[in-house]
Amino acid sequence: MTATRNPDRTRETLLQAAFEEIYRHGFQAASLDRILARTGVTKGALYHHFRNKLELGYAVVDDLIGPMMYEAWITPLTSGEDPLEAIKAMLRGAPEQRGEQAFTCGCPLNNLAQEMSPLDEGFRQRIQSALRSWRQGVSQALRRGQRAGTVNPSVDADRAATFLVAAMEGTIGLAKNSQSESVFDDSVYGFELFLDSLRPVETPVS
Amino acid sequence: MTATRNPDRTRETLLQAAFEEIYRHGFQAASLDRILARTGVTKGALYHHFRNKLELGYAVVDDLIGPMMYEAWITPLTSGEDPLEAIKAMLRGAPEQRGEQAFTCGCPLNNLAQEMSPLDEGFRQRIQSALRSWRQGVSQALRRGQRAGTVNPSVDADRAATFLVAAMEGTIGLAKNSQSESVFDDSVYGFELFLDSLRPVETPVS
DNA sequence: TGGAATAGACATACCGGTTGGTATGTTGTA
DNA sequence: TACAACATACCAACCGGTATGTCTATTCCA
Repeated sequence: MTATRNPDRTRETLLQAAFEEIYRHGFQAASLDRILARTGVTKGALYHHFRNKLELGYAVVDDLIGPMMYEAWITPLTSGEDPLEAIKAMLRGAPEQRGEQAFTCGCPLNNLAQEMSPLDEGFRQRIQSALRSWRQGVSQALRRGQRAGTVNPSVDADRAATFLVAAMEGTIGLAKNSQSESVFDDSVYGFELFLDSLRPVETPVS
Repeated sequence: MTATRNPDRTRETLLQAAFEEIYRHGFQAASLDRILARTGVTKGALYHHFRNKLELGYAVVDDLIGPMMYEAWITPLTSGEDPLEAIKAMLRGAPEQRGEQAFTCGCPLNNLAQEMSPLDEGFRQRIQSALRSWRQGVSQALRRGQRAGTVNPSVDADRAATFLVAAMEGTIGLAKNSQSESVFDDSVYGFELFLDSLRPVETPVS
């Protein structure tokens, strides 16, 4: 019936458990023994699939966090003519879509970025490429908005996208510390002010 | 000449070394043995001044990081009639004033916030009160600007201040990952766009 | 004013527990 | 039968923390 050995499933199980362990404790404080205890996988199996703890961490970024973030924050912006409204919708929907975890544990990618970027070049580059994709996705959406007339054409899309990503991570990080939705909502107020300021100026057409 | 025993100086030495260790490795990965090795202080002395590692960490926030942040980001906003310009000046001056460390290691307060807020209530509350002071300082500066006519009076100062702090931390965090000033500058571009959008609307006076 | 008592300020040695990692043996499967 | 996929047992290094002893500056009293 079910195969007694299923390497793909074992690997997936390890990755998922490693993700949650890292998400809660950070990478350095993540314990391999805890991961093994929760999954029932043995240490021999873990070290069969991953060379060491670092490679396990890399795989979590490449195979889980990266795609997860892409789907949540980039895909929704790949179509539509009003990226500003789309971003607003994402902000308002974030608290509901993601669990309460988002307020207490923050953004998995940003957590790793803040912890590991200065310490390990491998982590830094992987996270950097994920963040670059994000910024590019936002930038392209802004340019599409400019072509559609929903975004002020004088705005530098690349730089504005960089600020938007920074403000996003900052907002989530601030809410994570306060552990309440109210700080998140307060920050979103300013966020929407900024988004509105990117609209085209309403010039009376001659 | 120099007193053979100087408890205040010993404590200060420990705090400073602990700050740097925590700044580089995070709190959980900070090693007491490394702190002792770099200072020449012995473990007996450390545990004479601090009950345990956690209390040492708390003291670093209370005695070092808190005041440090207050002086750098709140004091400059306590006077003057144009807070928006003052914030711009702080952003432009940050890269020079602080060393290259700011790009590689980020903001000490935010680092601790992201790592420890979900894990330890003592850290969380200390960091939260520091961030609250920051937001309040920005908010008061904005209100002063509104009274002076340099800030749009229809802006909700509290909420805008929250967003400004979030955007600040987000910008520093993003630059920390990229380890380059260009990403910082790009984000500051959007930051200044937002600050300008808080100006009073130029209505033709009747 | 001197000298003993006291307590703060360290120093040294050690501890159990946990860490990531490895060596070696066994089992299932193509 | 050969090799991937595990399982078990073990290791040295490091972790935060403690027990105990020593030194020294101050206090207190004769």
